[in-house]
Amino acid sequence: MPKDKPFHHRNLKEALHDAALSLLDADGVSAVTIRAVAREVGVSHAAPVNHYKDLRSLLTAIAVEQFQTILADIEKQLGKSGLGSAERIEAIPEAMLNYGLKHPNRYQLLWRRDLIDYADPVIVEVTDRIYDWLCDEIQQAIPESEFDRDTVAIALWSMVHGYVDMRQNGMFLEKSDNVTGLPRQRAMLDLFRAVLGAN
Amino acid sequence: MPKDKPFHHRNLKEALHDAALSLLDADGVSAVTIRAVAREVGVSHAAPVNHYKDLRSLLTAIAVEQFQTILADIEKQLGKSGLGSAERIEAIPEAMLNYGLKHPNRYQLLWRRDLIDYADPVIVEVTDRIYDWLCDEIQQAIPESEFDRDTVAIALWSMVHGYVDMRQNGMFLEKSDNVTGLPRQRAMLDLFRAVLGAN
DNA sequence: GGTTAATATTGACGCTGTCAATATCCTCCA
DNA sequence: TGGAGGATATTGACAGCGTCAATATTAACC
Repeated sequence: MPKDKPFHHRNLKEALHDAALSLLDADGVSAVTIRAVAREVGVSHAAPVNHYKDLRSLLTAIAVEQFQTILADIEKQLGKSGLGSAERIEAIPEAMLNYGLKHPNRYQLLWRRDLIDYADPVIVEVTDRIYDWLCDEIQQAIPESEFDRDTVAIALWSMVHGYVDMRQNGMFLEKSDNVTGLPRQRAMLDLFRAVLGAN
Repeated sequence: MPKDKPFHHRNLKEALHDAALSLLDADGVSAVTIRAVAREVGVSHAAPVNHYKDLRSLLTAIAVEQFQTILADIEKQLGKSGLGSAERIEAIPEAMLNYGLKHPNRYQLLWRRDLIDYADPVIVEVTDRIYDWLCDEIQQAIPESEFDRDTVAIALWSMVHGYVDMRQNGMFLEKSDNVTGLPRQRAMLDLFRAVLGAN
């Protein structure tokens, strides 16, 4: 240990972000407090204010980065060539499902409007973009359908989000992992595919 | 104002519950604090402990009552005679949608596992019961389907929950209210009906 | 009527977010 | 080179929170 640590951290903003993310993963949203994050980084409890004006802006910054990560995953997947129609349309639901099940605490944060600022332009941009991708793929898959594209997109995203959220709340647990040998989420997407194919 | 209020409230438990619900409706989940509720009722900050051992148990009591209300609504609706298959199967989604859109703050509380105790036997019982109703109605409507009943039930409930939750987070707002003259939620249920009818 | 259990109050503790005042250090320009 | 000013970090304070312990008041019951 350096006996006298330098007064300036030089990289505090990033360090705070990292520490907050690690606290989030470890102990959930409520564990991410200004003071806990500062402690984690080894800095005084009021130091963070120079980089994040309050807790909300720290949590928003994390949410922004996470939304961007999800979008990048989606765009990487959709950027591949040679994807079938079904694969393309399911890229987004699958990205959300995988992310949500892999990072439950992060996923939770993304939908806590009491904690993060949904007016943040990046969040608006990213969510709009994901939505637009979804609509585009739906349009490609079923150019003429009795169902409005927006309706299909909203229904599909809602289903995915609701499933992740309720599952994390302990619902469907004993019924979620298998159905006729397939994971439940696979079966749910198949079900949705039937809607699209049936028209 | 009664100059000397009685030492005992005589009905504190119920009064606390009511005050908490009213704070919840007015200012959201975070406004429901032990101390705020006690203030509201006009009692000392530690008085509630005699009736609710901590904040969690107060919030759980509220959630229990609300879940019961929703279940009662559903069972009242399903108890009617002369309902068509479509009406029956949509009774549950519609009850959840209506409740969620009408009481956003209450709905939010119901799915906050960090605040309420999902192991509460009444909560387990009510949610199981709603789930069973849903499965039963699906079974009635499509006795033989390529889709597992549980899958359909989970998908439907997930869609409804996800829609309410995301909408309350500001998603889909500009797109939610109308589609070809019909409310979006109507269109989503129609979409789901197509899945059921198509098999 | 007096004992006991139920209920309410007061005060304390450590935690939180946030602000103001102060201290330290870095950068850049004279 | 040195000094000014801005950026960054610290300390201390304040109010609000949940919760517990000690105490006070009242109700119920024998």
